[in-house]
Amino acid sequence: MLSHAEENYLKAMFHLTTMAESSNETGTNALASYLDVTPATVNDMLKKLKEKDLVSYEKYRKITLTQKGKDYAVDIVRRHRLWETFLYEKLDFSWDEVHEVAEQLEHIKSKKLIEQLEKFLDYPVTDPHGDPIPNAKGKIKYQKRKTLAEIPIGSICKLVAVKDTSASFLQYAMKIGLGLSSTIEILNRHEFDGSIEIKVNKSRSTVSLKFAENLFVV
Amino acid sequence: MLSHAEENYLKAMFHLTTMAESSNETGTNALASYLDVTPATVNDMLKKLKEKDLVSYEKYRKITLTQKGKDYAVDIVRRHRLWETFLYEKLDFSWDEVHEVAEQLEHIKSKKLIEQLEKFLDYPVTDPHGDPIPNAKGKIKYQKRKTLAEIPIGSICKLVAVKDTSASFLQYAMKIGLGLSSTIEILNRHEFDGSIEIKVNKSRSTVSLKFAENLFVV
DNA sequence: TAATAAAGTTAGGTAAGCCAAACAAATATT
DNA sequence: AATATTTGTTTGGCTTACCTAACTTTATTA
Ligand SMILES: [Mn+2]
Ligand SMILES: [Mn+2]
Ligand SMILES: [Mn+2]
Ligand SMILES: [Mn+2]
Repeated sequence: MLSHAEENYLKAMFHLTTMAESSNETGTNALASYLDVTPATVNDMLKKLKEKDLVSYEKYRKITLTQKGKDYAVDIVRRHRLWETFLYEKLDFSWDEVHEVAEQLEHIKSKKLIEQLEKFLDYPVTDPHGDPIPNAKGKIKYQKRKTLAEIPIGSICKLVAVKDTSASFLQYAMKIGLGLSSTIEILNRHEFDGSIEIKVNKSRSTVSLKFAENLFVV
Repeated sequence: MLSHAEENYLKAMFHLTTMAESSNETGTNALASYLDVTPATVNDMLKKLKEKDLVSYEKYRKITLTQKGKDYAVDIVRRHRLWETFLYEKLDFSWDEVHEVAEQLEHIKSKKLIEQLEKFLDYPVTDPHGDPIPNAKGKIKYQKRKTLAEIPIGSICKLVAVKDTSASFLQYAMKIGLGLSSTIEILNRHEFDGSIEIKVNKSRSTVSLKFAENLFVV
C-alpha cells in the first residue's frame, strides 16, 4: 500500500512517459517541475520507488516505470477519472472543478469503493475531459485523436477531449461555448500566426494555434 | 486547514466529551487509547491544538474543546456520516463496511463536495447506524434514545441506532436478523446475568446485557 | 498522612517528505 | 577537444507525527 506522495510520483511518471507518448522515459528535473518540488526531493523518492521495484533507475540515467509501476499508475488514473466522472455527473461539478477534488479522492484506499463507484456510474468509458477510463484490469481504450489545429478549412468536427485540463483553459473553452461533444466548424485559418476562425453554436470566435492544439476532435 | 491527524484528534475529543455525554472533558490517556497512539504523542498534539485555539488545556489538567474546536469537530462528523450514508445508500456497502472507508473520505477538503453530496443524498437526517447528521450550520438533532437493556419484558420496540459501530458488533447484529428499523420483542430477561431473550423477524435469540446496551430503540 | 498507583509530561529519537546549497556527471556549444 | 550549460546527486537541515524510557504531578488507598 503506497502513500499519497508515492502515488503522486507514479502518476506523474505515467503522464510524462507512457501517456505523453513521446519518449517512454523521463528525468529528475522534468518530474520535479511537473510535481512542483525540487530535484533533490525527486531523487530521494526515486530511491524509495526503485527499492519497491516500481521504477527502474540508475544514477545519472533516465528513469522508466517498471511493469509493476505502470500497472499501479494506471489504477490511480482509473480512480482519478472515475471520481471526476462522479463529480461531473452526479454532483453538478463543472468541467474545470473536477480535477482538484479528484486529486484528493484518487488516494482513497478501497477496492470495493472503486468497483462499486464504477458500477454506480454504469461503467463510463471516458471522463469529463474525454479521456479514457481504464477498466478494472488496467486496459485503456485509446482512440486516435486529431487536434483542431490539423483540421482543414470548411470541415465540421466534434470536440471529444481536451489536452489541457487546467481551470483557466477549460473556463476559456466554456466561455466561447465549447463543451464535450460541441460541433465546431472551421471557417478560416490565418497563416500568419496559425490562428483559426471557428463557429460554435452559431457564434464565431478566433482562437490561437496553441488553443486549437489543446482540443481533440473527430 | 487542518491535517488528517489534527482532524482525527478533534473528532476523538468530540466523541469522548460532547458526544459520549458524560463529562465534557477528557484526558491524555483516554485520547491515546481511543486513537491507538501513546500518551506522549497526544501530549505533543495537544500543544499544537492549543496553539491553534482548538482545545483549552493546561499542563496536568483536564482537556476540553474550545467552541472553535467543537465547530470543527462537528463538521468532521458531518462529513463522516454523509459519506457513510452515500456508501450505504448508493454503493451497496453494508452496515459494517461503511465506517472504515468513511474514515478516509471524511478528510477530503472541498466545501462544495460536501454540500453537493448532501443534496445528492436528499438531505438525510441519520447515517446508516442511526446517528444524526449535523446540518451545514453544525446543528445536530439529537433524539432521546433508550437502550434495549432498559425496555420492560413484553414490550415491542424498533431499532433506531447502534452505539458500537465496530464491524464485529454489526456483523453479529446482522446475524441475528437485526438492521435499522428492525422490530424487536422482549420475551424474557434473566436476572442472573442480565441476558435478554428477544424475537426478531419471528426468530428468537438470547443476547447479553452488553449487547443490549449497544442497541438504541424506541 | 504517607505510600502507592495512575495519569500526564519531557527528553531524545525515528521515518517520511520536503528544502537549499554545494557538488558531479552528462550533454551541448564553440 | 575544451568549455559551458544542463541535468542529476549529495549533504545537512527542517517539520509532522509518531515512538520509548525516564520522570513528575495528581489521585487513590492503606
Ligand atoms: Mn484530472
Ligand atoms: Mn480528466
Ligand atoms: Mn463511522
Ligand atoms: Mn456512523
